[in-house]
Amino acid sequence: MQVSRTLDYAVRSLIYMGGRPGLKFSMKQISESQHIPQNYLAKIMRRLVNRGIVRSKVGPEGGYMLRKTPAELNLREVYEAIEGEIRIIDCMDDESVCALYESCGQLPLWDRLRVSMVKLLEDTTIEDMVEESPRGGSGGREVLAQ
Amino acid sequence: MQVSRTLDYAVRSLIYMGGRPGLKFSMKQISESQHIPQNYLAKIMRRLVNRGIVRSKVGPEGGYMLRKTPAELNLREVYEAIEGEIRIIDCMDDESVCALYESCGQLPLWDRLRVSMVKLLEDTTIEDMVEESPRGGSGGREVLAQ
DNA sequence: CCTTCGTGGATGTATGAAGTTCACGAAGCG
DNA sequence: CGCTTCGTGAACTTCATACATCCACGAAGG
Repeated sequence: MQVSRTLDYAVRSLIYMGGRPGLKFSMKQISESQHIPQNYLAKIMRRLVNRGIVRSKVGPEGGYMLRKTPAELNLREVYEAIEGEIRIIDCMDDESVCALYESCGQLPLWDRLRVSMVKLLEDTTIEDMVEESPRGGSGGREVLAQ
Repeated sequence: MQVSRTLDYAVRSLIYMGGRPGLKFSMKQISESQHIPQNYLAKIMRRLVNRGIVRSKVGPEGGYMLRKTPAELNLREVYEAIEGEIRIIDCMDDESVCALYESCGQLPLWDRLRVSMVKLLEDTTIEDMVEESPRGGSGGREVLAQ
């Protein structure tokens, strides 16, 4: 019942970017300032790009930019971009995996847990997290968007 | 961010036992009715025994009994018996694992998530779950406690 | 003293997270 | 144009751990 390091990397990167909204950041900038292996960060960023959370630009002076303002980007979107749909236990919405589905008294609990988690994630934006970062999310140098 | 199958097994077994409070159940009864590999169930039950959640009896007519009533046994105890202390992310309470601990804007979110999860688990008892099981938690045959 | 049945530890397996490598192509610059 | 920068996409490796199995042991009842 833990959040993956991959999600942590994604959130950290977005907080970093959200600290200077409107700017463009190279992979190197992000990976070095946030201590994330660059090649691994590449994979994470691709998911965020495909989900429309960030915009990418290749070539010299390339990098990434947020597509939304930090206040518009909530954590549920980020979570789902990285981990897929939120589920607490496999048999949710899929009774084929469990012979005991019909008589399972656990599901209501796990579903309540899921709902409260979704709500919390939805109610939290990158902006909220930037504000909660003692150093304001972004610490390194950055480059103006083209 | 999923619950382990092991916890599912533990909860399922306890709901089963809670459906007929005060009775004793053999490993075979539990494993067969709940579709849990018996040797694996043995390991799970040992954790519940060590945590004082169930009582065991060895030898002929041996088996397991709940130590508390289903209404007294909440899910937090069960969760912690199986998974250990509830944490959403590794760096919680342990800043040594993360170079960015001081400036981390994520922690407040993960902590709110943890708190709401703990509360939900604490507020849910085995009795609640027995009542939510369409077949009342226990379906097979059982043996009176000695 | 024989059978039952939980105990404890050693061992096996398989899946997925985390990380790496590399050839490719888009794009700016001289 | 040709060089360099830098993200893309896919294949691949590594490693931890969840899940499961096996077996010798000992407690306890008939």
